[in-house]
Amino acid sequence: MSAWTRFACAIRPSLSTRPSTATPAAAAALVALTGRRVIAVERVGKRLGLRFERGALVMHLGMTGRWETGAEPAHARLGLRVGERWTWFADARRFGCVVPCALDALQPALHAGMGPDALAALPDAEALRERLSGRRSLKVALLDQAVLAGLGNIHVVEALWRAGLHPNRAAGSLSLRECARLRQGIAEQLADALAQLGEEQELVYLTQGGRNPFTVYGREGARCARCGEAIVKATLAARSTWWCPSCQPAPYSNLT
DNA sequence: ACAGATGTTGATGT
DNA sequence: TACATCAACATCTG
Repeated sequence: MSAWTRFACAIRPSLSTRPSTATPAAAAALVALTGRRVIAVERVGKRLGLRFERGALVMHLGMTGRWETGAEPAHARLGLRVGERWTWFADARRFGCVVPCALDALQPALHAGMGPDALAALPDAEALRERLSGRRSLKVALLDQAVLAGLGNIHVVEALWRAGLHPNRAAGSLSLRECARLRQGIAEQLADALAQLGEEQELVYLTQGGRNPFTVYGREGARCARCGEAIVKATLAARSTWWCPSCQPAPYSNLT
């Protein structure tokens, strides 16, 4: 296989949500991958790694980034030609990025600041409890990629509902039993999400609207699927958050 | 039509 | 320390 570049505007000197325009060195590093074979594709949390014979790419999809094959999609930022097939990095909001790096820098770049991967290395209840020390909210802790790598707003919201834990619980206040529930909630949420990926319902919902495939996310006012109570919504940790006030009891009496 | 919200996350400010 | 806010941007909803 070989790779060939077409656009370089998403190429950045480092993993960053900040678009930058002047990256001639990074663009040159990408061009230098032309003709190199792809050896492996790796993932740690939300970071992706593309390992070439010589050199590598670290990538983050941001909010709207995606890889597509076939015809050039809208908002194509980068095109790689592998054989006769084009693979496109499309990213409407341009928070995603592609960062060339040296081969021996790929693993450090993928793992820097990252906790264990939520899908590949989900800690057991005890280890989870240790990682969740502190008084900050459970939701903030779970969104912290250094605590657990790979969960974003949706999966945290859904996993907390599955576990029956209020997002505003202090992270360090969970009992071992609650950590076991949380672990199972995360595992089941990710397993279900992966199973649904084949149908692309989540992606379609988020990018094109349509039926909401989630249990509580985006469902304020709807009945909880478990107890029938009305789902509530609030902004926590600066992110939209939904939960069932009955299944996920609040840590303080003044919070719903 | 327009205001507001949206899957990310690092930098700033209080 | 721990928060909220903002900044990048395009698109969709109410």
